[in-house]
Amino acid sequence: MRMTHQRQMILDVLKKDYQPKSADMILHLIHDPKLNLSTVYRTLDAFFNVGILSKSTIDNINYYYVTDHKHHHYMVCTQCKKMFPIDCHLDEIAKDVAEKHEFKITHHDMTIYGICKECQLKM
Amino acid sequence: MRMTHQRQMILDVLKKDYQPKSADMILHLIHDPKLNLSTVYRTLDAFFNVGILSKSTIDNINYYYVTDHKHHHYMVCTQCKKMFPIDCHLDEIAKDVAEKHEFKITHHDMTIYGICKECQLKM
DNA sequence: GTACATGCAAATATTTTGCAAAGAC
DNA sequence: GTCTTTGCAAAATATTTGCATGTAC
Repeated sequence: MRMTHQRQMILDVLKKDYQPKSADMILHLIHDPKLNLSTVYRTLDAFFNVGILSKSTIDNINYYYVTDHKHHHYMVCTQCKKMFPIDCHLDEIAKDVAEKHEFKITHHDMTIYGICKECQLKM
Repeated sequence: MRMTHQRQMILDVLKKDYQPKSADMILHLIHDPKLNLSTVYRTLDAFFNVGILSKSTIDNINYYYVTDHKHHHYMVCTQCKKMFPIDCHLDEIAKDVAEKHEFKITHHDMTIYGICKECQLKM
């Protein structure tokens, strides 16, 4: 897997604040006109397959975020779409079930949906 | 919320085996030519909003399944797409985090991806 | 130099929507 | 009878793909 300028830019943006981002968000955050949306999609998919990125789908849009060692997930506000990181406590649970079914886990995704403090006040 | 013939058919199909199903799968399982795909989508969305159904997204396709009291999630095989139900152990974890952030949880989703026993043998 | 990555444009596929007709309560 | 739901067809939108060109190693 080659590290190109485009791939580096995409990774940099995702590492800037570790907030999950869609392909479109990434394209707009990187102003470079040399970057194409297809490339963003292809890069995100490639990184995801290698394990560098994790993915969550919200309202049929895929959001990607850096998979760090302290593996975590997100709690997302369905109003303002802001995401709050939460630690992952799933590894033991998942491992047990997987062993029972002889299922080879590649990755997992967890998302909690709700309304954040700010949006609750606005209602 | 009115219980129409279409809605009843959709719910019946989902309750038949409790396996997650996409709108398209549901349409094909119900042979009735009087059922339209739009209706399936609208019904699934309506049921989801009321809480009767839960949803998981795999490869950009939404799968819906009946939300039962013994709340559970799925472990999905990325090869054959078969899904294995697993119990949910998340409620306490989620509650703690939510309280800390004053986040009002509406629902959550968890999916474990991997390769099932059968597909491993085929490789 | 070669194999992989990108840009561009066009295609895919799922999901959504507007509106008139039908149906539930 | 009223208000919700449906069917149909058309639109919206995220994502994918083919192919020629460019670029990392």
